[in-house]
Amino acid sequence: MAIRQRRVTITDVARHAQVSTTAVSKVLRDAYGVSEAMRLKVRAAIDDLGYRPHNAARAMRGRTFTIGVLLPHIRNPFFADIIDGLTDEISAGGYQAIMVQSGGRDPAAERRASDALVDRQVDGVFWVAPACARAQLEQLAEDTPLVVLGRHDRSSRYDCVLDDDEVGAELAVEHLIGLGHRRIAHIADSLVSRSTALLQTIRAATYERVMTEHGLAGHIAVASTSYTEEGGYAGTRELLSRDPRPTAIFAGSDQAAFGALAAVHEAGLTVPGDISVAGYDNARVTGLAHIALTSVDQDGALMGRTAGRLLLERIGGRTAAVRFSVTPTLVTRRSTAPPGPE
Amino acid sequence: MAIRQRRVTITDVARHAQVSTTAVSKVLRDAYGVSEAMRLKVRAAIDDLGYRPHNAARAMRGRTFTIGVLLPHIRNPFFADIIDGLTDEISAGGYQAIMVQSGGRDPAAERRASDALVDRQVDGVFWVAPACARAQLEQLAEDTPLVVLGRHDRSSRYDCVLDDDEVGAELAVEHLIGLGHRRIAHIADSLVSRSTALLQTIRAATYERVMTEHGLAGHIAVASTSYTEEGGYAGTRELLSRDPRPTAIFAGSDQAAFGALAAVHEAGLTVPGDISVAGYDNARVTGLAHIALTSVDQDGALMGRTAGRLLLERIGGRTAAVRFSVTPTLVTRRSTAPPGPE
DNA sequence: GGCTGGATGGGTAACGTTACCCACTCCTGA
DNA sequence: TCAGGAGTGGGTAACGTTACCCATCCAGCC
Repeated sequence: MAIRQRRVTITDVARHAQVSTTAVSKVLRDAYGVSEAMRLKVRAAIDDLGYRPHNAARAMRGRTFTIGVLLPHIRNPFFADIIDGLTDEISAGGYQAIMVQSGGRDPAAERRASDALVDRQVDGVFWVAPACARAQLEQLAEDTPLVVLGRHDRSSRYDCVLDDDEVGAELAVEHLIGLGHRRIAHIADSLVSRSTALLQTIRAATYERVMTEHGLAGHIAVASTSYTEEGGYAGTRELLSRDPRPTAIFAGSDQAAFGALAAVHEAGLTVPGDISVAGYDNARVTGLAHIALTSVDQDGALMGRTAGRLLLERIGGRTAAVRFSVTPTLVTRRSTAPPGPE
Repeated sequence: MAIRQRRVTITDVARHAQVSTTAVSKVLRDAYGVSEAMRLKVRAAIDDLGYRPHNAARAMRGRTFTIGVLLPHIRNPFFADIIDGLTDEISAGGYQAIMVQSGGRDPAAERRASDALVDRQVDGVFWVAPACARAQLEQLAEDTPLVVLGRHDRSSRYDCVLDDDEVGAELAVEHLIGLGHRRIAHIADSLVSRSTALLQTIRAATYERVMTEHGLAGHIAVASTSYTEEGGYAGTRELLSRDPRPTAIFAGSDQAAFGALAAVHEAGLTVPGDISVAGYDNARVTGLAHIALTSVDQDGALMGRTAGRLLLERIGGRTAAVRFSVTPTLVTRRSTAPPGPE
């Protein structure tokens, strides 16, 4: 390894500005008790020396100005929308987001990822779609400001940002029914078994409820795989092999819908001629003309921005729990149409 | 903020195991000079107390067991393949990857992102597709083990992982020419102006070279936008407005190709009937049947794994620079076909 | 018997920053 | 005139870990 030249420290800055390290620290943190003259003098010294605070040292005593983000996986394009919003919101305050993949399905891996952030002393955690037990979230929230995205359980310890998945799923299923479909299948995530608070569970349950309410209980068909392209693909293959096969598929996520489109196509069927497909998330790619997927929109950027704001508030001292719910809308595109004649 | 209960520290472990903190530290680091009995005793105490090392404190003295990953943006699905490979490789050694978005185009933002990792005292940096000046990389490499993905400049200070973009671009363009196309356009990234070592530059230059070699210099048509969906979309709209319009488009990345497909579709043209489209990266989505994009494959997972291995080696003490080059292959799918009759 | 050296364990001073206190100077109002 | 407080600056002890060094023990050898 190359020889590391010594970093410029707060002591160097203090010496150069002819003040105490305490004074420099105060300027850095915008703390109370600093005159304008002092501020200018210190800032000048910082610029002169090219000083940057050493984050690890900060972490030993106070803040790190770091937000930890836990994502199941970066492959999901919808997460990119969310992160854009988050970054927007927190970067003004000098905060930096660091992202870690949680894996999403393996509880041990998920726990390791969350520990990794805590051990790195982040000031707050933004956890997207956690699959763990609620108790684990509560426990984490005791140590660190926490905002959770996409879970419906209520907690007094952390904030929740979510879309109303019941409304969203209803929109999608009602849309398909409205087009005249009866054999509407659903691609679910097998994590539904873990908790009723998971968005996956709610979307699946709502699908069944709406079907039942329209007298279509007999046509309920669920492939329980995962909210990924592979999951959508495998689930759709399974659904297509049933007899009679469905005329429409409501995939629980856009990624799964992508896999569904592929499977339909591969089976020599057309969308929406033979099968209509609807997704959920309205990630930006789904709007592209060659894909044109009907999807439930839940403004990821807004959710990300809100999560950022809530985290900053919590870091600032708020303890009361907040719940921010977005009402989704349906964006109709070319992947859904009335069923063909039988 | 909730009252944080004091963390379990190395001192607690030492007291519980009735040994010194030094001994515990040695066990944690697998350092020399620890008997088997000591090891067992300390491990038992660690388990009893549920101790986890405090990373920030570690960072003050030694390693953090953290690899910092700089990505232009998480939206690019190809990066997911790379990260999967990296994670695979480093997690065995107890390392954790943390990701930061570099923005990719704004030099100041990119610099901030790289600083953020250095300030967080990562043991090594894996920088995907940096757009900054080579000097900045060299400087970073002086302080921190560095592996760069996707740049062609040689350095004695850091390792490079790349695919042979000249071969890749050649494969794509030759393929289109072989199909009978003459008016083949290219969607480039406007960053090409910054350095001849950027993969964008090489792909664009190779396109022009191959066209020229086949006597098609007069048909060279480049839309210089960016390697994103928006870029591909805007670039393609521009290309389609030319007269005569191209019969094939070689997009410099799959994401750009996605945008291109959308624009072609929106113009009421078909792929590959009216226009053939080829991409680059062969991210997993491109293989899905409803997309079926012809693309240049460069085994992202292998590149990620290799990057991880090289970083661990560097952290372990290697100083000689390594250059790992993957030879790309062409994966032909339904988005390319011979041109229609004029 | 004394010397050497490997194996093992521990003591201690950093690492760079901030929280917590205290000191000093003015100014205000009784 | 003086107490009290606001405004400003600094001294110092942590935070949890590890690098570096030293102490001890014991086997093996001259």
